[in-house]
Amino acid sequence: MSDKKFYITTAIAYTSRKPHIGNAYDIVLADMIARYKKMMGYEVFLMTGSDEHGQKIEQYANEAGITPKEYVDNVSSQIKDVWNSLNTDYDKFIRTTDEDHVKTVQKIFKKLYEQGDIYKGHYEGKYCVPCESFFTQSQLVDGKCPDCGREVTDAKEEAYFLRLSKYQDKLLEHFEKNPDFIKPESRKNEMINNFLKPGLSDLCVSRSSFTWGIPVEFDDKHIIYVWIDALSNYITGIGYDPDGSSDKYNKLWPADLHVIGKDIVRFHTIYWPIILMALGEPLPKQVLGHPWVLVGEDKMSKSKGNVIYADELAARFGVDAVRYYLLSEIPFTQDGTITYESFITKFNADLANTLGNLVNRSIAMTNKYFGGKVSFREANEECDKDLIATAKETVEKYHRLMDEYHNADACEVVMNFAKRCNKYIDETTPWALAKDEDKKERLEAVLFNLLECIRILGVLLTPVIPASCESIKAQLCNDNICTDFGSVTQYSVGEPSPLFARIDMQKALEEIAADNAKKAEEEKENVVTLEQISIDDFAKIELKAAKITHCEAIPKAKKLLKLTLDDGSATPRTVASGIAKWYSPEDLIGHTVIVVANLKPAKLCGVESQGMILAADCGEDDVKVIFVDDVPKGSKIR
RNA sequence: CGCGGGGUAGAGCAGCCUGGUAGCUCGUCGGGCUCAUAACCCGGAGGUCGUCGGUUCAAAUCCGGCCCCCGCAACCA
Repeated sequence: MSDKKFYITTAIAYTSRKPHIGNAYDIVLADMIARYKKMMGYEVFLMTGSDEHGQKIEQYANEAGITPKEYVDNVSSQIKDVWNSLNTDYDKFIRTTDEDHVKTVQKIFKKLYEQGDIYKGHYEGKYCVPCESFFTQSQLVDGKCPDCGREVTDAKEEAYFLRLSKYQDKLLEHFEKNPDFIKPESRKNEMINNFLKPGLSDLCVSRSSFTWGIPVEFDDKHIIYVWIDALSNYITGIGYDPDGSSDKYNKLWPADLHVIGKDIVRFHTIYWPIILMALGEPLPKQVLGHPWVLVGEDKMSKSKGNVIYADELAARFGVDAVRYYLLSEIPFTQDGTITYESFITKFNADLANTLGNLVNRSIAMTNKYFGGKVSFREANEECDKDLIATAKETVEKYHRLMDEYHNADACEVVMNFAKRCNKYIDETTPWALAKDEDKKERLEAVLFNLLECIRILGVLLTPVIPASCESIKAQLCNDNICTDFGSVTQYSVGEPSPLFARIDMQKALEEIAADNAKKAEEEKENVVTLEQISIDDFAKIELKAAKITHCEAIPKAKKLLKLTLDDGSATPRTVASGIAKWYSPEDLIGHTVIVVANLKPAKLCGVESQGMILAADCGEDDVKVIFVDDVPKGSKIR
């Protein structure tokens, strides 16, 4: 058994903010697989962690007025709290700010540089000054900036590059020789067709425009950009060292499975393997790119106000409710959705009604009719045979599906078995048997069969809902984990206790709505207090009435309209405004609006916006521009 | 033509690769049962499979055009 090792990792979570339930899907899925593999006799090592460098974090920390390290310490511990609230049993939590990780990454970078896989070059291209962006020759439109259409200039920026092109053929060969390298298969085709076949260009692996990252040891103007830093965690976390790795590393590497979201498949199946090839290390055996968890139709985002947090859900409904939802409801290749309604529906139908009630009624009857003690009895009626056959089939299907990580289908198969058990109770009517002393043996056989099936259900569901399965074991007073029907021959069960209390949908939704309202209220109050400003501060804002003379959509932008304003001065003023969803150009021309006149200009989708017009948020998804048509253009507003 | 995913009963999905009776869950309606968490079991109603055309004896399924929705990328100043 001991040589059957299984090293599994999740993507490391980015420490820009507290992870929502979609981010947590990664760890729950990986934890389930890890528990399953353990059950199958593997020695499992599960690693997760947090990705803590980057410009965005530097920026957020600045805004919060703390150091980047303080910022990531805080978010990283939030991530751990969420992971722990989901009963995830990981073996190591790596942080990319860990000292040993930092050191090893520097060594890796140096090694690759010294052997020529990383070279110092120039980020050469055409540069558009107003857009602050580099473009390649092929990206240009008529030789001009594809965003704003202005002239571009030649520009150079010093940077380090990884020679991807050198390993391209080798990687393609690896894909062909290992058809299971990427799962699901559709993602593999995407990688080959979109990236490998057209040819890889070398990857820029350093930055000099910000500082929150691991410094290049031999060139302190540069920091190591995300790729080599974050991806290397999978080996630095288990003791890889270019100068000689630990025993642990030698035992665990290559990883058996990287569990990641579909959005980062490219990095894990192209950049990461090439880094490993360059290091002369074997490649991970498999990469699983799972879909996303959406709220209704949308991606979760704070600005949409539709974020659901896993730990809050777990606190309200229980850990296993959350785990079960994620693992049974999210499809294998397609994005899944979560709403409170669907969550509660699934919970009540599967966990409370089908499974929980089955366990409860079976154990209650065993106590009621036999004082909790029943032994195996021969049972050969049609329904007995069918029940036992279903048990066997379920176990087989379950393994086939779980081995392929089709956990949602596996859950369905197991629940169907639980339904079969409920049906068996109806078919055998134990309460009727109990009334006839002659049928005592038949009754015992029926209850024994039920308990044995429940035991198997508990074993099968352990990777998915571990805590509840512990409870099943405790109620059965039996912890045998063999999935063969009949491997236990007698039971002496304990008192029944409900596994999952039914949720009153309406009540729960009202509570959630009330809580959310309260939270929103608190945030509002916070904002109000925070934003108290003096009259002098207000005086810094120059507001003017301006008449809209022209207005057009910006073709490249979905949300933006380009407005030309006459604010009474000689020069027309151009403003881009994100109101295309609610207004068309005709609705606006001729109206007078209020413009923030001294706002620093910015380019949006290539348009320079010189100010901002005032509009009101009138609800979830409704915005109204404030018209002041009676006010003469150019009037000062205060 | 930037890339990708999708449009199948009131809702959410499977089926499409390998054409041939359209399936599952929730909801709904009717019935049964009373051991159990108002739960469990049985039955019914409800779909011209986005649209137009093509291939075929036969199309949800294969091919082409079109419409719509959703993500990613650029963007709510």
